[in-house]
Amino acid sequence: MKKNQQGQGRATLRDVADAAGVSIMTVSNVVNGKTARVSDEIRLLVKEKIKDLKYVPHLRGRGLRLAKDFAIGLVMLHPERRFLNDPFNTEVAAGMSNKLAQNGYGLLIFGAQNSKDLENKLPRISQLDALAVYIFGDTAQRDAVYTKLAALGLPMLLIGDEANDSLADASFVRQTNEEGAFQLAELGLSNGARKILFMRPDHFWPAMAQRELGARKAAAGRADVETMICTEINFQAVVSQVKTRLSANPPDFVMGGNDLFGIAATQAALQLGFSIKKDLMITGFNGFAFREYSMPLLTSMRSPAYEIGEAAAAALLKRITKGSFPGGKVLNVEFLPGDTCA
Amino acid sequence: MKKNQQGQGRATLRDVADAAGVSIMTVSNVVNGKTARVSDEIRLLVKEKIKDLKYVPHLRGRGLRLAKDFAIGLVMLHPERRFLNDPFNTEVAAGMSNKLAQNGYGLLIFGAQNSKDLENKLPRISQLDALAVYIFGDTAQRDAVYTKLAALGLPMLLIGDEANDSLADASFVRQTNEEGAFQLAELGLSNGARKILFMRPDHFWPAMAQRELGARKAAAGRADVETMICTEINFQAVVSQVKTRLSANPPDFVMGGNDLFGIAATQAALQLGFSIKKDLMITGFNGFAFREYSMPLLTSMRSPAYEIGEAAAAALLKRITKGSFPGGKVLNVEFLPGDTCA
DNA sequence: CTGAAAGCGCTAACAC
DNA sequence: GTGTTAGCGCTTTCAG
Repeated sequence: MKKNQQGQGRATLRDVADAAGVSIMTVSNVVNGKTARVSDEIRLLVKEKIKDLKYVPHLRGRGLRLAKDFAIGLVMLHPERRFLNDPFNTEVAAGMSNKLAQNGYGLLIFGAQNSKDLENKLPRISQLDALAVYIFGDTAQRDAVYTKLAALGLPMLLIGDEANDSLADASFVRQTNEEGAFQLAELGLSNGARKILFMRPDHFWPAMAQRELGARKAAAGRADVETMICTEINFQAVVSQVKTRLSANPPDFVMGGNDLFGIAATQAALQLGFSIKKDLMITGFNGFAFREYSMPLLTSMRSPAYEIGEAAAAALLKRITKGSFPGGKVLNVEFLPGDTCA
Repeated sequence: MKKNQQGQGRATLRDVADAAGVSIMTVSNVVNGKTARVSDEIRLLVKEKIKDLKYVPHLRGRGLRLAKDFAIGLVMLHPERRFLNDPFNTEVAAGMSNKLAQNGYGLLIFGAQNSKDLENKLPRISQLDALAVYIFGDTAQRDAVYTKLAALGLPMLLIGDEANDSLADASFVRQTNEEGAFQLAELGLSNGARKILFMRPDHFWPAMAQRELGARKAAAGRADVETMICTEINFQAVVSQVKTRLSANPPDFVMGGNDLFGIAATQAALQLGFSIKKDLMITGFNGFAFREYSMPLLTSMRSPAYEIGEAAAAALLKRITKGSFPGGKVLNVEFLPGDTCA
């Protein structure tokens, strides 16, 4: 029966309790659906007052008591400052955000360009309930970051990677990169490809490595595979790099590690007067919206990035509410026909 | 001198206080830099213990006491479920996230497809310190959403819109859409354009309206302007809509309300055998990365979306820490030369 | 079935 | 300069 400050500021449990003439605990029980502990009559009365006062539980108070934040972090270590420029990241974020919001959780997004940059954000990150992490770099670099993040003691879900045994409280969600690339390579091979050029960026990325591996497995004993590493600074730079490579030693099949590379190869081929599909087959990987902006339409593989985000959120939610992670999940990529290959 | 639970769980003020043999308040004062109230000797000792115990202030406790969350929301009402597919949204989010993280704040992202969808997320949204909102729809629709959001009592920053007088605690950040479109139109007009076709999506968007207005102002008395409304369901559908329109009644200048429309027009023109730039000039708007994937390169206008995100975050931070919003901010778009117009 | 007490971690206000 | 008190809003525990 303290300062029942109706009207000013948000209503609290105490406001509702006073209005209903019951104790604060009874209101709490009603709010949390502990129906067995409250009589129907009182329950209805309390519910009415809750509506009247527009009472919404304060996450701060509840969080302090329960040691929870109702917020999950998505940490992306990506060489670009505009880390969200990559549609893969973006779709993962959208999928997570939507899924979490449905469950009353919020998604906090943290981009870092390198390990040191990440350091500064650790104090804020450490206050969350759990983390989804999407980290670029080679195995050693990624493991170093995972270890550092794991030290925060938060449940962690790895995106696009497999959970290492050294990570105690972790799981993962990834997609079938190797299988997808295998399938694309098979398509080219069955249409006569004998000299394959695989294009990938100059920074390491597990997905890229898996795609290259898939291509090489398919080609083993049937075709040569060479890898071209492109500095991804800007699109036009990639186009001229490919152009040079195509004129010097022309392959019959260019496999872009992602659609950007496939599109760059398409433009290079066009500029050099190659007959695409006949002289030179081209494929990409990912199948995000911008793929359609390039002509002829790039043959590609759709990455279920949005679904990966949803699955990541679901796994994290399960870990938080049920106490344990589900096993790692692998989502399938899907063939996207186009006009640049067979 | 209670349970000094060193080792298990995160350290608290009490742990540090016990370790240093001082009171909890002294530690708090050190942590918060209230240096005038603590002797140098003690300050150093406490700082050492803080490092030893890896103490990080718990935002939950601090937040409860101070009625703060150290988190800001970005609410986007966008017809697409994958709301982050729009690079504009994405860059705004990245800019905000980076800027906020530098200041120890987190960014929570909420996408909603319509007003009802938003309703479900309100309870979670209401727990934040402030909101940036980016809402599509006509003036009435946007105002309705602003009003609903304003009822939460949170400081609000409007993105891509001007703050309405009816909004008590609000500011805005937008870009010079009208001026940019005026400039693009002028370019076409000075190169002989007399029949302009302006393409925009079937849902309303303030930025679009401003761009159309800019084009019409430039053309007034010098050229005809017609508007074509496209159902933006998918890219190929837009291409065929333009194709039909171009053959039926060919303009000499197509102004795309954004790059997607400009690129669609480019592909349509190519398929119809128009000579781009000579028979038909084309421009777009936004200048995000994917613009380069289309050939010939679209003449366009760069939108400073990332910078808008940074400015939005800065304004919100000022409001939260200093108590008042800065005035609205208008950022300039920037001409991007290309090969589709003059 | 209902309520009173205790305390999550922190800081403003006020003693000493 | 330093410490004590009170309490932000909530839920677990335990009496009634």
